[in-house]
Parts: sequence; C-alpha cells; structure tokens
Amino acid sequence: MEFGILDLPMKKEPAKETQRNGLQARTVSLRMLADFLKLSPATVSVVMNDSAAARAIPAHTKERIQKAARKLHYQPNFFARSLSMKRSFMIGVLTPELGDGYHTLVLSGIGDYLMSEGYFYFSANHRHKSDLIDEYPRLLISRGAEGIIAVDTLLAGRLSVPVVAIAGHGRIPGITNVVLDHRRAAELILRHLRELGHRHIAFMRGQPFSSDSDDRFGNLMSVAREWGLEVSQELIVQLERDLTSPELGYPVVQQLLNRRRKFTALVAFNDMSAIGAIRALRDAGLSVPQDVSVIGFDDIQASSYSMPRLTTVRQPLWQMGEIAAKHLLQRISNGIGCRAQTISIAPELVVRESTSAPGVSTQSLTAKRLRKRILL
Amino acid sequence: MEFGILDLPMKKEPAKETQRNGLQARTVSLRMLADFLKLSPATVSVVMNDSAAARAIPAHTKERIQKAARKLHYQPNFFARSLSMKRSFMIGVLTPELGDGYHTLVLSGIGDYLMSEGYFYFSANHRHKSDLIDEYPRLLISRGAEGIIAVDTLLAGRLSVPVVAIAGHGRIPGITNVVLDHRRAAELILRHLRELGHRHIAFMRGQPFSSDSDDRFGNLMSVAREWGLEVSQELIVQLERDLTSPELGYPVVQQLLNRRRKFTALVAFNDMSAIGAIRALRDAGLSVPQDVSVIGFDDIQASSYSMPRLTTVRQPLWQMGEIAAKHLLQRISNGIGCRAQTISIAPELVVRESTSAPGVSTQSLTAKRLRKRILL
DNA sequence: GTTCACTACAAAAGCGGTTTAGTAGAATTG
DNA sequence: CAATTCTACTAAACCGCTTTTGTAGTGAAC
Repeated sequence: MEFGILDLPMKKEPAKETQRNGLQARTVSLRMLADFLKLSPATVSVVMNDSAAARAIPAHTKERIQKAARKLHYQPNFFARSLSMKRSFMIGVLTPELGDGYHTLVLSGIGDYLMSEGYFYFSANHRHKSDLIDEYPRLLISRGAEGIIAVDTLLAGRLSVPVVAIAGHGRIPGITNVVLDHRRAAELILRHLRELGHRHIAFMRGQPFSSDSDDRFGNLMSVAREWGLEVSQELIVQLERDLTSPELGYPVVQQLLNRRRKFTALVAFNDMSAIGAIRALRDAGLSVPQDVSVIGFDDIQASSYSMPRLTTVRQPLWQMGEIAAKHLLQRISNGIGCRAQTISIAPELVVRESTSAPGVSTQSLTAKRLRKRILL
Repeated sequence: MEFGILDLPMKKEPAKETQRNGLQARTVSLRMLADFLKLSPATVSVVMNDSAAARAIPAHTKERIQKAARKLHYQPNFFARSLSMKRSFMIGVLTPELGDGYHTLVLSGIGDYLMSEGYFYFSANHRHKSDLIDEYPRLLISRGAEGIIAVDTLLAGRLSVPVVAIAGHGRIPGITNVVLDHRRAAELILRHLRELGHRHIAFMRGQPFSSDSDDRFGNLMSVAREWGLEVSQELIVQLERDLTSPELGYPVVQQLLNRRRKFTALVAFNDMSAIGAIRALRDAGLSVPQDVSVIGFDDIQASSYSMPRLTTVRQPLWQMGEIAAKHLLQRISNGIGCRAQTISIAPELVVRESTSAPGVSTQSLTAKRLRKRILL
C-alpha cells in the first residue's frame, strides 16, 4: 500500500489472490451459480429467497436451482444482502460489563430470543464511563445495528434506531423500558421482615451509577413510611465502589457496625453485596440470620449456594432479556410509529436461610466463642 | 409481500418511505457528501480513508472534506464498506453458554481486546448440542465473521476462516489452541495436598462434554502415579449433569459419601462443583476443611466469597481470552499461512480456607451435634 | 386473427462504498 | 516550444445481492 507507484509494473493477478484474504477463500457467488445453471442471477435470487416473484417459476426449475445451490455450497453474501435490503438482522447490546450473574442472565434471554428470530447481537461494555455510554450506541449503530438494548444503562439522548432499555430509569421519550416493579419488591421485602418481627432494619443503598439504585431505595423508603416502619438515617449505608464481587458489600457493613446502632435485619442492594455483607457480619462475630437477617436482591445463581442460602427478591432476568428483545424486534418491524412504553415485571420473594425472626439465637458473643472452639 | 400484484397500481414513492424503515432514517451517503462538496465520491472516499491516493490531495481540500463530513454527520455505510473491502472486522465466538463466571471472564478478555483493535464479536451458545456445534460456526461465518474463537468447545472439522480455541482439546490441525498447562495444575494441587499431609484424596472428574475434563483428570492421575500417591477407584466420582450452578457438585459428593471410604481431601472439577461439594459435605455433618479439604479450579469470583473461602487453581481467564483474540487477529491479517500452534498458560495455586491439614478437627459427629444446638 | 393474459425468464438499476485507470491543466524540463 | 511530469481530481468498474421492469413465447378469448 505504501508503494502504490511501484505496484504498477507488476500484474495484478497474483496480488489479488494473496492480498484479498479477507473472507472465504473461494466462495461461490450468485453470479457463478447463475452461470452454472445458465440462468440469470435475478431468477436464482428470486428462487433462493422464495420471494413473491417466485410464483412464476415452475417447480422443476426451482428444484434445479436448489439442488445446484446445495451442490456448490452457495452461501449468499451477508453484506451484499444487507446492503441491498437495508436490513442487518443485528442488534446492539449495551451493558456496563459482563462481570456478574445479572448481566449474563439478561444476555442469555436476549440472545436466545434473537437467535430464534434469526438475529444476532453484538455487545459493548461501557464500565459506567460516560464518554463510552455516549460513544458506543453510535458505534453499534454505525456497525449496522437495527436496534439497541441498553442493560442497566442510563442513555443520554435519542438515537436513530429503536431502543429498549432494561432497568433503565431514565424515562427518555421514545425508549421502551423493561423494569422491575420496585414498589412491589419493596413491599415483599418489608412485609417479610415485618412478619418476622424486625423493627430495626438497616438499608444498603446502591451506587449512584447503577440505574436501579434510586428506584429500589426510594420505594423501600416510601413503603416503610406508609407502613409506619421507622427508618433511622444511622442505619443507611451507601455503596460506592464499582465492583461486581461480594467485596462490594463488605466495607459498608463494617461502617454500619461502627455506628453501634442496633439492627436485626439488613436489606442489601443486591445478592453480591449481601454475600459480602454476611461475611462482614460473620467476621465481626455476628451470625446470620440469628443476630442479623440479611436479604438480597436479584437471585443470582450464587445466592442459593451461599452460606447461609440467601433470602432474596428474584428478578426474572432471563425473561426480562427475552421480553426486551421481543419488544425491540416488534418496534423494528412496525417502524418508528410503534409507541414506547414501560413494561413492568413482577418480582418474587425467595425465602431461604438468611432471614429469621430476630433474637432467636443465644448471645452472639457466646456463639462466636463456642464456634471458635469447636470448629477452628 | 403477499400481494405483489396488487401493489403495482400504487406508485412506489410513499411505500419506499414507510417500508424501507430498516436502518437509519435519513442518512447521508458518500454520494451526497460529494455532491455537497462538488467533488467526486472517489476523492471524498480517498480522503476519508486517508488511503495512499490521498497524498495527491492538497491539505485545504482535505480539510474542507473533513469539515463537511462532520457537519453532515457522515457515517460510512458499514455494509457497503464490508462488501467492497471484503473485511467485516467481526469475529464469531462460540461458547457452550453464558452461565457462569468462566465464560464471562473469557468473553471480557476477548471483547476488550477486539474492541481496542476495532473489531466486534458476536456469540452463539450451543449448550453442548452437537448439531448446534456443527451449525453455528457456519452460521457465524455466513454472517461475515472473519475468524472464530471457540471457547470450551470441541469443534468438528476445519472451517474456511482462522480459528482459535480456548480450552479446546481437539488438536484439530489448523486450529490454534489456548490451553491451561494442566500438568502444572495437577502438580500444584497434589503438592499442596501432599504437603498438608493428605493421603486419602477423592477426585471429581468433569463431564464428558467439557473439553477440559480429560486433560485435567488425566494429568492428576499421572502426577499422582509418578509421585507414588495411590488413588482409589472408589474415591473417583464423575460429573454428569449439564449445569453451571453449584448443584453440579452436590449429588456426586453424596454418592462418594455413600461408598463409605475414608477421604480427607477432595479435588473438585471446578469452583462451582466445589461449592456444591462443600454444601453436600456440610449437609452430611462434615466440616470443611476440618474433616475434608476441598480444592476447586478456575478461581471464579464466587470462590473467594464462598464459605469457607475456596482454595483453588486460578486460570487467568481474562488473559486467555485476550491472548486468543490477539492470535486470531494475527492469523487473520497474516493470511492462512500463519502456523497453528498450542499456547500454554500457566495456572496459579490460590490457597484460601477450604484446605488444611487433615484430622485437625474434633470428631465430626460431635461437631455436628454441637453446631446444631448452638446455631439453629 | 388480433387482443389479452399468462408463463418463464432476463436486463438493468440500484444499495453505498473502494479502487483502478484515466485526464485536463499547470509546471518543469530539455 | 514540444515533451514530460505533477497536481488535483474524475469516471467507471466492481463488490454480490435484491428488485423493478421488460419481454419473448404460448394458449385462450372474442
């Protein structure tokens, strides 16, 4: 490429072979197939796609074409097709990262549905960087995405293709939003804890960049208020770090304990932070759920195998992905006229071992000492 | 589409607007940009790509073009570009599923590297179904993938594009294979257990469809033999189920316990199964590591937060993804001439809490009874 | 025995770029 | 001053497909 002029003397035939190594080695085109059949590309195309005009082609010709296509392993060139039809059958997915069970499940739901409809997706992880949140949607669109699904991501502005958000609490006009019913989730959590008899409940608030944080926390607070459960400011801690490991919940619980305020239950932001919280409580000599009940959120795979098994609010993540994908394809095929909407998903309380009535255990310090003696 | 004939009477203009809703609403093409500038598309193209011929274009014209491109938000059409250049800057990734931390980490490594090189990937999950393992690579290629990365997947035959496998133990000619050094891993595991004083070691063998199973197990056995550690057939269990949750390891440990053969350590197939195994042991009244040491494999995120924290062999999964992507791009740009090879990755032992010297604890039954009384 | 509809295709115009091969005019050279 | 080289572009082919439009030939209708 650098020696454009020097190239001129040599003939181009050999270069073509070695330089054009891009895609398939020697691929048969529609043209070749047509030549082989002594038919025009138009006829072959029409038959291969079984388009309206194919009604005019007699069955024996169709068969002849099909057979030849199989024999020569004809594969239509995807890019030529996309260029001509202005359809890519690709959609772009925007996620913060691939780190934990949450996004993975959502992606599976999205991917499975898309695949069943002949679509593929490609994804970009923005890691909460706002410049990337701006840039990636454009990038995905410039790569031919017919639509975008934004998972747990606050999009900035409108885009030129249909967009569906999962847990995107921006209420941007024109974006269909698949969200959990956080009001209901808050009710489930607080009813459960109230029924167990908890009066001193601590809360963990999600990171500011997580799009669920405000909704989840806000609803907990308003339900608590409505039900007359008092919430002490001293019992609220705020997650800050950008982690997807349980480490997330560890330091804030230490912080909480340092405040020396009594609490018998802790509502974690999600399962990961709940698992970290449990460890922090244990490391401080408290047992779960005897001294403190802990409730998570999401119901990721790990939560049913943590010690103790985690009581949590299940988000049907796989289904949320599927629903988002389904709506996106709908909006794509119905044109832009299709109304944006909010789709609310019902959460479900999964009661396992990390919650119980308060004060059931013996004095925690005693328990700790005994455990030490016996187990270690 | 069904009413092709009825369409004819109506003029096509309005239909064009509403039906061709595929991609961008009103996008500027190279042609439009060129018309606007009163230049030919060729000149604009050459400048936009800064290709060799651009040397002949004076700076002020270049600037004029760049400015206009920005002003009109010109975005070259990806498909037209791909069609012409025979390059898609896309690669296909084949994974069993997205379920656990393993694949997710690998994918992150792949994705980050590809993105930094201007590539995207799209993935397909075959769930160990052999027909899909056959079909999907073709599908990915027909979608324009310039290369394929197969994660934990035994590919059937050769493909028409470069392929890199991660943990693909097929030794298919022409496929570059990124694999963990399982010999070294086996040494790390067995040295650790031997140094702790374990003589009765149980082993969990991976599912037949997992491409790591044989290599991992085989090396453990041969190292054990070489070092004079005897391995009882009674202490080997085989994973069968196709799960990515800890549930995987639960039943096989029950099976193992039913055989009533003494063992003080268990080498699990991976972290997930190790976590399930620990639960099974606990449920049977045994404590980890006091009664049984358990060692995992992979070092997924969950393992450092399980109870007890898992001792495990770390696979640098993120890096393995990155390395695979890097080699794939190399093979793509160097043409098919580039040699396939095996790239061996060094594992690392991460000692945490789930292993200790055997027989340190009190009688397990006593411990169990006591714990019951105190904690439950 | 035209007209007409229908059958079975083919020609050609895109889609939106890249790239090769020119070319008009200015500058340089012999 | 004619020949040559540069400069600054343009024309046109091409990538491989879809789709619209056209058309030669045939059988039926009036």
